Amino acid sequence: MNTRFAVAVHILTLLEANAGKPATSEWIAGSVDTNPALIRRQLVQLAKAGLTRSQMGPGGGALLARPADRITLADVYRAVTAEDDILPIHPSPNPRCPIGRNIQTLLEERIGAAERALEAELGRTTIADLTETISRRAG
Amino acid sequence: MNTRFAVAVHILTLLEANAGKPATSEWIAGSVDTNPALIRRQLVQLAKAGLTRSQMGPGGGALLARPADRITLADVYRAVTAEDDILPIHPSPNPRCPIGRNIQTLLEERIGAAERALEAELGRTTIADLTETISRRAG
DNA sequence: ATTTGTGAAACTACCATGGTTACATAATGA
DNA sequence: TCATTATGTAACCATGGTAGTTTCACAAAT
Repeated sequence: MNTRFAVAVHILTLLEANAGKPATSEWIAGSVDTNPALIRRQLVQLAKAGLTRSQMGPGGGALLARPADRITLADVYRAVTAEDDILPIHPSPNPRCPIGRNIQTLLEERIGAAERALEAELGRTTIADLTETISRRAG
Repeated sequence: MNTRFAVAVHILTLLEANAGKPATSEWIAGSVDTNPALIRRQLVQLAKAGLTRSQMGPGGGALLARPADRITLADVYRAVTAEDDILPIHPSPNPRCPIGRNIQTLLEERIGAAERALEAELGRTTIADLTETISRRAG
């Protein structure tokens, strides 16, 4: 999770700011300053997570799948983060050592709790919050 | 932050279990099942963070720099995580777009808060907690 | 039917990481 | 003083993930 999260949030914020009009990957790529195909790949991921939907053909593009005040940063985080992306994979500790044998599951418990705390905090902010703050600061 | 965090915690837990006797990188590598040089690289990082110290020469090795009940997983996390390792770097958004211009700093605020929540949760567990739990489960 | 735009595959380039070897340096003890 | 032990560190390779790019098939609208 590095640039993909930032780009995903950027995309969703753009869609919200676009007020229901389908946004093409090329237009989005213009604001993010990257490649349309890259944006489409991200959009597919976001669509699978139920955050966006896309329409093909002329006048088509991407739309938010639900109101922006019901999409939190935690939703985006989960959409973008591959399973065990944060859960550290320990390279097979020695099973003959009692610590090596037990440390991994124990760590997973604690990291799981920490990640839940992370997501809870991210869940406090919605895409609507972001657009509102930006328009207020820019205004 | 992937395997390095897990390995670092593993190392510190070993040092605590070793009860004040210096542990060589070779011995540690045996339990972690990896290379001594790799362990030494990690130990240097942990020493810079003030969590361990090392003694050269015969009978030397690594020791905890302070009691295990005063080393939290948050300390390890900070020692292992390079600056801006989690902070997503957005690939230069288009400054002509009001959203592209503002999204980055706004996101950094929110992610900063989320990371503080993560560290707060990690801060609730100490290395001493881990060794205690392991010995209880293994016992 | 033409145009517009997504979906998806194939490919390259790049960087971080793990892993490994080798060697200089420091500390200990005989 | 000298051999031994162990860290510190540099150099190097292999691998995997990611961004970036090109290309094309397919779907929808006029």
